[in-house]
Amino acid sequence: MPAGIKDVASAAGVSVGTVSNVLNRPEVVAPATRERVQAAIGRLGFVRNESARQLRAGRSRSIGLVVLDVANPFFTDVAHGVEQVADGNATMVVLCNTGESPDRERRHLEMLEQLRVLGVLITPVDAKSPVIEAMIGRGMPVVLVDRRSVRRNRCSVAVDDVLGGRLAVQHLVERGHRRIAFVGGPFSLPQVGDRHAGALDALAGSDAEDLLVVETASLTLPSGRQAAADIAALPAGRRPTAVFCANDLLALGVMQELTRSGLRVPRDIAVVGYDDIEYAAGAVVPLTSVRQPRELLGRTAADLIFEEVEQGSGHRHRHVVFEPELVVRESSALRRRPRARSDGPRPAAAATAVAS
Amino acid sequence: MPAGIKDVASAAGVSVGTVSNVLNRPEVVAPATRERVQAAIGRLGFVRNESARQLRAGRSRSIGLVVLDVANPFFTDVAHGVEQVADGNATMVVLCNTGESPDRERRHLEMLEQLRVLGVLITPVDAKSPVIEAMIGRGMPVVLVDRRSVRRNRCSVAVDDVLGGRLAVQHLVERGHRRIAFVGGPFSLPQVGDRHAGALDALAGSDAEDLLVVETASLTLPSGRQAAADIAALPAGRRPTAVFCANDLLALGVMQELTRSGLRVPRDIAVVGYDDIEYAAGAVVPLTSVRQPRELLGRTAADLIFEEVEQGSGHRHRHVVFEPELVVRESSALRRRPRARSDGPRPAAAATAVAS
DNA sequence: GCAGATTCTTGACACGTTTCAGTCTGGTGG
DNA sequence: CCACCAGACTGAAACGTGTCAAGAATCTGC
Repeated sequence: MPAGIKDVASAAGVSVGTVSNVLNRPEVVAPATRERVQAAIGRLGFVRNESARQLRAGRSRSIGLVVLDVANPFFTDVAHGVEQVADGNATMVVLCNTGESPDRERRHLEMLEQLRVLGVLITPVDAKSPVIEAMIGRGMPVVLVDRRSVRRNRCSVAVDDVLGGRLAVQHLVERGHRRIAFVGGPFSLPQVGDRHAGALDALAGSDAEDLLVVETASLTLPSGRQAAADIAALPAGRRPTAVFCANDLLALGVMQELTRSGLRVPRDIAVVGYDDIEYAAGAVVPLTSVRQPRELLGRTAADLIFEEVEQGSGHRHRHVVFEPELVVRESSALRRRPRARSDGPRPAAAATAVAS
Repeated sequence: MPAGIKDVASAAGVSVGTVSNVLNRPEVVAPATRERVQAAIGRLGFVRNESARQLRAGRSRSIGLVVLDVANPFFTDVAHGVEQVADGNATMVVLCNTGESPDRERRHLEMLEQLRVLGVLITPVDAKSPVIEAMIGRGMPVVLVDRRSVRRNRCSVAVDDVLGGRLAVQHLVERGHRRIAFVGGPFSLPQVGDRHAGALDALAGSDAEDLLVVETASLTLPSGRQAAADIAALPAGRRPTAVFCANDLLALGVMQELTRSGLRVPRDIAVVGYDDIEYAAGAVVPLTSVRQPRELLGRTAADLIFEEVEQGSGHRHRHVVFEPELVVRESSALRRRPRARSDGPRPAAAATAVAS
């Protein structure tokens, strides 16, 4: 039904080859002809058929981005970074949401492969998925996002979560806290495990008590409230004076429930979160949090994909690890002087690359 | 480079037609042959070429969803609803982000049209964009999302923002407030204008004072803080006892700054937001807000697109308007019983009330 | 064992585009 | 006047798939 290049050609009284040239290499066709063709295009409302172009070219002009949850600010920021790079390469981003379902992940990957995308950026539900493995085997460039690659046959970009956990707890120790709790779970998530490990690291060299671990079922607000209720129920002598939460949603839930229980943040209990989501700074007591270079993560992942696409088989896979950064706000202010706000300029994120 | 249907055919010792049948109508091919072909497919790692299929079929199996901001929870929920319906129709959703830039919108729409998507769901940057008009003229089904259609040549789904504004302010009036402020802007956004109009409606039949309008530059946290600073600076006698904000981000900013200024929510000033984003319930003082049926909005928009695709030219455009719903929480609690916080200490930041 | 029915397979064409080897035209230098 | 050239345009092939009419093989009933 819609007009094709052929209709344009006959309307303008030229051959299809000439129309194609007007579209792709306008400089090789005489100005008069060019105008005639362009007029016909406008008159007929001609729109190029991308499928035919791709079929002919053998590959598409798009990349796939597969994330666990589009509603998560972490991933929307990553997506934004990816988009910037894709834009610069005249490439479309096909954003897919798995909702942590392996089945949806599989279906999306199949679709992307059928679309012949140039490459796939993915935060996999399960890092050792055979579906991804098979796709790589068929020659599809893949970059792991926010996961460190277990295998050597792909690139990856990630943030050092162990370091992040260490930064958070070091900060609390420096502020004088000796009884510190870790709130997070489930421990099957690599992030939770790593941040917890970092917290232990930080305590190892100090004179603080052992880390009190409050395991949660998920990384959500309600889980945070539940954990805070448990903490508030402890006798004052055994109650921690500071809490490090595995993400900001937990921390917000913790703060809410602590306040409801009559405990003041940071005066009675200091709180540190992780992710530095937009609402962390906007909480009634602005939240100290560990910030990850999210857009940079996305940009780097996209850069790696385009690098691999260009270099082809000569490509050597790289594993980029970024360093997170602690953003200190009121929720961990000194217990003596509750109002010391340092939201100052931040150093550029540092990256260490490991080639394989 | 990748294996095609032809390679599979020769590997399995059959014709291409048979391979195609195995893929699309397995029941018409003999079990033995079918297995032989499937084995060849597995062995060669054959993946269908979606471009070729689309070219042949004349249309794709995907729809476009164009939103103003993927990071906005409103749109991620809408997208989730769209996805559900698309899933049921074996259709992909191509999610595009305009960031409110007309230029990016134009580029995305061109790309979607070239991809021959079945239809486009869009919250346009500018409701009367000629680009969209032209696209509709070429026969592309379009559904306006969160906008009421000015013209009759397309479907639309929206939420009644005037009603939402009325609900919010009616609630405040019923709670006994007589001096009420509206915080929002810019007024060029239809949402802001409609919610403001609803607020005026609600006041019209009451004995309350005129609405105090605090116009903001945007619908963000910092704008909310700024507005709250202006409000807090008013002499107590002229200061509103309740604030209705055009969205939740503004409301969170307002609450934060009011608290910082020593005014308590809801005891000194009640606050009502709009959107009921996840963090509205999670604020330290849970926010009363107007909830929109976001997923339903997305599902309905997708339903309309598929309806139009099926019915073709026999389709009659429809305009669906949903009703929002007020979710009452603590931020607008009655002024007599501020908070059942038995003997708990008061928040540090609210130690002194500003009197005049 | 045969006509006819049924089941299975084949092969060519079409989809809309890009590419490329040619053809045609008019002009230039010898 | 001829040979040559550059510039402008043409026409057909190819990309990988789905469809469909027609052919081949097998089965059914007698």
